[in-house]
Amino acid sequence: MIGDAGQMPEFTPRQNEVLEQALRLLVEGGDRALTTSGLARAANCSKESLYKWFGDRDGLLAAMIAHQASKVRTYERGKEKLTPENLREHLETFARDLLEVLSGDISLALNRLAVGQSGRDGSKFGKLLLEHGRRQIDRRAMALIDAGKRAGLLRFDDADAAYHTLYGLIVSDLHVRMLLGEPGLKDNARQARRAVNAFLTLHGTRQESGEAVRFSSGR
Amino acid sequence: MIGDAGQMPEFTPRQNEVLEQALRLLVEGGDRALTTSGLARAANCSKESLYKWFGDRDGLLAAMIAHQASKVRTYERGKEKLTPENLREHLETFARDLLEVLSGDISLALNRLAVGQSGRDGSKFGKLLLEHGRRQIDRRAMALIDAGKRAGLLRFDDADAAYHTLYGLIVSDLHVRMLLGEPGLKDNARQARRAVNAFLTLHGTRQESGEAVRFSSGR
DNA sequence: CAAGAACCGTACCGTACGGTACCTGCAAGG
DNA sequence: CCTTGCAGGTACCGTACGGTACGGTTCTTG
Repeated sequence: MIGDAGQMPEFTPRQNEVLEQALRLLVEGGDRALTTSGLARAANCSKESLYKWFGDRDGLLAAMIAHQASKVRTYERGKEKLTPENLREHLETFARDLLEVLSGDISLALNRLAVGQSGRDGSKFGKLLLEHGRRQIDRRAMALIDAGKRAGLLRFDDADAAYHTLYGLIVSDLHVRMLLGEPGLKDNARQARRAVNAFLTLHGTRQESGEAVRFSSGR
Repeated sequence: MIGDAGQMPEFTPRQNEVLEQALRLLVEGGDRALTTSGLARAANCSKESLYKWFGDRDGLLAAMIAHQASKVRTYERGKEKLTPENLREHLETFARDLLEVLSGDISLALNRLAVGQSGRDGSKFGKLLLEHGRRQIDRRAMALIDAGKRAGLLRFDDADAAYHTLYGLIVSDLHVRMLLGEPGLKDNARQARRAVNAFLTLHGTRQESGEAVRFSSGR
């Protein structure tokens, strides 16, 4: 999930080091703690270098988003044949990964930052964040449910709508609650199983897919 | 949905007027636009009065949340007998109301404010917002699906889990996207129908409930 | 009418931010 | 050796905020 992203033409190693410190400050203290002076002090660089490298504070924030996105990679899915069992497996893995990404410290901090700015900057950072942070995971999920349909294991008319159903079943209001400061789930895997069971009940082609959907589960 | 909330022991009419202006400033310009000087100017009051009434800026924000919550009321559900048809009707009405509330200007602005603060204040406003803003609508939904279960129209073990499933089907990632600055849905009613169809497929006791669930729908 | 409270408008203070300018150290290259 | 460019350190500037103080005005109350 996290690893080297191959080429990083965006920034020099020194700049990446500074961006890492910036993310640390943001995670620890919110956007008020991410000041140019504070970052210069924490990263042992000068404010002048910050402005030379990133232009202004907005440029710094955009660079932080790009830097973080460059660290997150999704598996390139193997081309194995899809069986009902490993479709379910892949869906559950996706669900667990999604929950883990959304509840990560840096993800939450960047989302809080973008949400806070979106009220006044015309949602510039919101777009950036959705673009960089979600495109990968969206495409992975779309490819998966598309393959499920081609293999005759899933049934739906609109892949986009089906994906959003899956997303809603997995996340519900958890993301917003975490953004508001609530702790995450104590068992992501359980939630992943519940969501996939429900999804297969709605869009699977085998009746017994959802046999366990009515088992109870605390949040 | 919106109406007089009976007694409002919290604040005087003059203070409510000021809070209304504060909400307007917040909606129009985000939290940076909500300054004590700006509010005093916009509301034709003095900064000294603001501090006398609300203590400090945090007290003002808390008062704004309480003020807004006092304006939102949910219907007290009538005690009519539940049929499959009007259960579906009530669920769809709930879904439409939920989408409408979440996409409201003031709701979004307050949520953005609370999210922005939650990084550094220990989620004080997040808790306040969830408490004041969601308790009403949560209880309404829980009462509804509970009645559905008692009437033999719904089946589930854990009402809380079922409610979160319903919530996820209705909202998906829409709330976060709107917080990030994306526009809302162009047709809330369509999304409400889709979500309720899916919910009844999962938890309804009649097979034909979900017959239309696979109809496509753009986002 | 007089006394007092409540409130408005404004001036003011300390602070902290974003952003700029200047100086120093240092390593590369002739 | 000297020069050139890059980056760190620091002082500085203008601005805007939260919060306080004070004089003047209106409204209530006895």
